[in-house]
Amino acid sequence: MMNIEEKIKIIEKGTLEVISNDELNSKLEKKQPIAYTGYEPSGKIHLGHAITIAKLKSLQNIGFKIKILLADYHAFLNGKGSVEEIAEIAKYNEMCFRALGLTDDTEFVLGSTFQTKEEYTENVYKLATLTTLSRAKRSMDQVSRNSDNPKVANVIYPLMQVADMVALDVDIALGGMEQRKIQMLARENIDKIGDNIPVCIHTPLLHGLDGDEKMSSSKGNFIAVDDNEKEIKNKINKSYCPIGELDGNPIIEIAKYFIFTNQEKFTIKRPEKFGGDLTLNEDELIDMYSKEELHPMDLKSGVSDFLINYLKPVREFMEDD
RNA sequence: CCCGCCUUAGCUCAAUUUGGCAGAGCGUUGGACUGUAGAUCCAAAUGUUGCUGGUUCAAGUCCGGCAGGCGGGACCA
Repeated sequence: MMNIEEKIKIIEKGTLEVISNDELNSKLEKKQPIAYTGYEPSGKIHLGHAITIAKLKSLQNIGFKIKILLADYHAFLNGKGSVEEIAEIAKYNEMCFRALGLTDDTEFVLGSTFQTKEEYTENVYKLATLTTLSRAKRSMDQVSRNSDNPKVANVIYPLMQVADMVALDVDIALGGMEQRKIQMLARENIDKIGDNIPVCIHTPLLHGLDGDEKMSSSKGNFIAVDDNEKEIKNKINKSYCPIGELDGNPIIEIAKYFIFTNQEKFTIKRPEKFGGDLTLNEDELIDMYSKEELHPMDLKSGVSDFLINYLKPVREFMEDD
C-alpha cells in the first residue's frame, strides 16, 4: 500500500497547480475519494482532452473513484447544438474516453440525467443569488464561445458546474487551466450549498498545432485520439515548430506532457547524415532542442512515431466497437 | 405592442448614394524558399447577398411580407 506522500507526488506530476496541497491530505484519508472531470461533448476528442484523461487514469491507479461528466446541458448552453445532437456526440465521446484506458469501474454520468432535479435546481438558484454577474461572466472568459450576442446561458453555465460538484460529491475536481476561474468560484461557494469543498487540480493547456493559443476542436488544430497513422504524421509535419524555441511550441509540449510523463527515455530516429539516432531524457531533449542541436524535423518524426504508438490502442478499441 | 437600424465568401467588411458582370483584407488550398512548420514571395479556390413575394430589359441595391439580431419607446411604477 502506497503512503500518502507517494500518492501526492503522483497527483502533482504534470499538473500546474493543486489547490490546495493541505486539503489533499484529508481527501486521501478517505476510503475511496472521488475525482471528476466534466467535458462538453465534442466532435473530436483530442490530445488536450487526453492530458486530463491520463491524469484521471493515474488517480484511478491510486484508488480514486472516477466520475466523468458528459456535460450535455453545458454544451447546449454553450451553443454547441441541439440536445439530441449532443447526446449522440456524448456516446461517441464515452467510447473515446474508455479507449484511452480507463477501467470499467469508471462512472460516466450524462449531465441531463440529474441536472434538472429539484435539489440541483435549488442549488443553482442559491448560487445565482450569491454570484455577481461580472464574476460569473469573468469565470467563463476561457470557456464560452465568444459571441456578439452573449446569452444568459453563459452565466448559468458556471453555476451549474459548481452544483455538479455537489451533486457528484467530488473530492477532486480536475480540469485544464482554462477551468480555473470556475473552479475558484466553486471553492468559494460550495460550502453554502454542500459540505465537501473539492481540491482543484489544473493541467496545462496544449497550444494548437498551428501555434494558436489553444488546441480546440472548433479550430481544427488538434490531433484526435482516433486519428489514423497518416493523419497523425501529416498533422505533426504541418505543425508550427520553430527551431530552438520551446515556448508555445506544440511539438515540444506533446513531448513534455505525453512522452516524458510515461517514460524516462525517448528514442528519436535520425538519418546518419544528421548524426544518427538519439536516446534522450526530458532534460537532454530540452537542452539539445534549445541549442538547435536537434532539428524540428527529427523531433517531429520522433513525436509522430510516439503518438502513432501511444494512440494505437484507441484506434483498435474504436475499430472493435 | 410600436418606431428605427442591421443581416453580403469560413471571418471582418466594401459595393446601396445614382439599379448595369458581387469585391477586398484576413483565413484556407497549392507552389517557391528553407533539412519541419512559421515568416516572406507567387498562384488558386470559395457566394442560395437571411428567407420570400413583387417592380424592372436588368435587383445585393427599389417596394411588400417573414425570420433573426441591436437600440429605443410604450405598458407598469
